[in-house]
Amino acid sequence: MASSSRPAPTGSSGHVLALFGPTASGKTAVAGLLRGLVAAEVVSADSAALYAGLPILTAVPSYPARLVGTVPLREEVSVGSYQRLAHEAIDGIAAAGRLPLVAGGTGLYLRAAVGELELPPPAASERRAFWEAEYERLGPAGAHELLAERDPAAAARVHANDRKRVVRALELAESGASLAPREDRLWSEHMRLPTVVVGLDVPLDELDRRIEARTRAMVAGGVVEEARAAWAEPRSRTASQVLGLEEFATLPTPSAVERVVQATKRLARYQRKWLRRLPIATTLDGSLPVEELADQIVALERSGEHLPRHRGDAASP
RNA sequence: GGCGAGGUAGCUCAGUUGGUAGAGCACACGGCUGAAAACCGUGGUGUCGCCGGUUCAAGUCCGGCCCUCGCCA
Repeated sequence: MASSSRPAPTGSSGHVLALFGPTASGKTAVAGLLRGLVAAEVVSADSAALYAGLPILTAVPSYPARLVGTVPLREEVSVGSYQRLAHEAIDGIAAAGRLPLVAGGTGLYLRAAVGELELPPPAASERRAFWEAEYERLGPAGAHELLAERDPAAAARVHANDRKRVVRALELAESGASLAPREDRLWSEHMRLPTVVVGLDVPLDELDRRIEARTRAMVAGGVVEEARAAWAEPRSRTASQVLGLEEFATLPTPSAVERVVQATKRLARYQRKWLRRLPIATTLDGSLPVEELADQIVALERSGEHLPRHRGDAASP
């Protein structure tokens, strides 16, 4: 256990602690300890854990955490809807004098929760269907050409083959908005509130071993039943895409395990890519004992190496 | 032991009538602004089982050998 206990609420300082890392890097366990150490309340930043009914598959924490298991499978999830909920949660926790701890493995969601990310408005679903049909009709080159006429800035940053983005950009252009962001990078160092961002990483071979072990543990824990039950329900497109859901629900278990392990390893590599890009205070080695990690994070949080709030943080109170 | 099929990228395989090799998946790297556990782009990573022969030139033709699978003994 950490020696320096005595929860020291950060008060109404409005600081945030963010914890990012690939699956199986140990985020959940460390965040669990931090709850006691710094009076933190965990806000999940995970697009899959958002869904209700998939606790085993999405490896949800055993302690209470916000934005876990809250969306029914029939609904779609998106960064935009997540962002609203996350901001509400974070502000509520801070207002109660506790420390919001945003932890998760979905890079874009974490960014939406703690960073500065101004999303253009969502599209009406009939328009989406319309533009998808147009993309089909015009072909990638034709659709991209049309976009270039209507929104050159957006066209310049989207590849013609990127169907999703070309369609989205056309929707936005039609409604007077643009896909082209004001800030030109995916991550900036500007945060919504002063934030300590901590990364957690584990050497790749160790991570692979953990993924294999965890996938097998899921089977022992009953994922197959969970996945079958979920698969039998009406589910949205984003729900169907939760890694492993289709595999466990429809494949013989041994081959499902094999494929889920492989897909999870790929996911972990993708998440590590995000980690490399994060403007981050420190990346810690997730193969250290959790207690030690938690202590180090507490030290970081107290040392106040926060990434600044967006503009004008020089003009402090 | 005999007959048949086959050994080419990490895996599954393609390779015309000889011109030193290419697809998918995997992998690596990059991008990403309301599907992100999603989507897109770039990259071939190789003693073509081994040895010899024919040929200007062999993954490709010839001979021998090794290995795998199937059938028959």
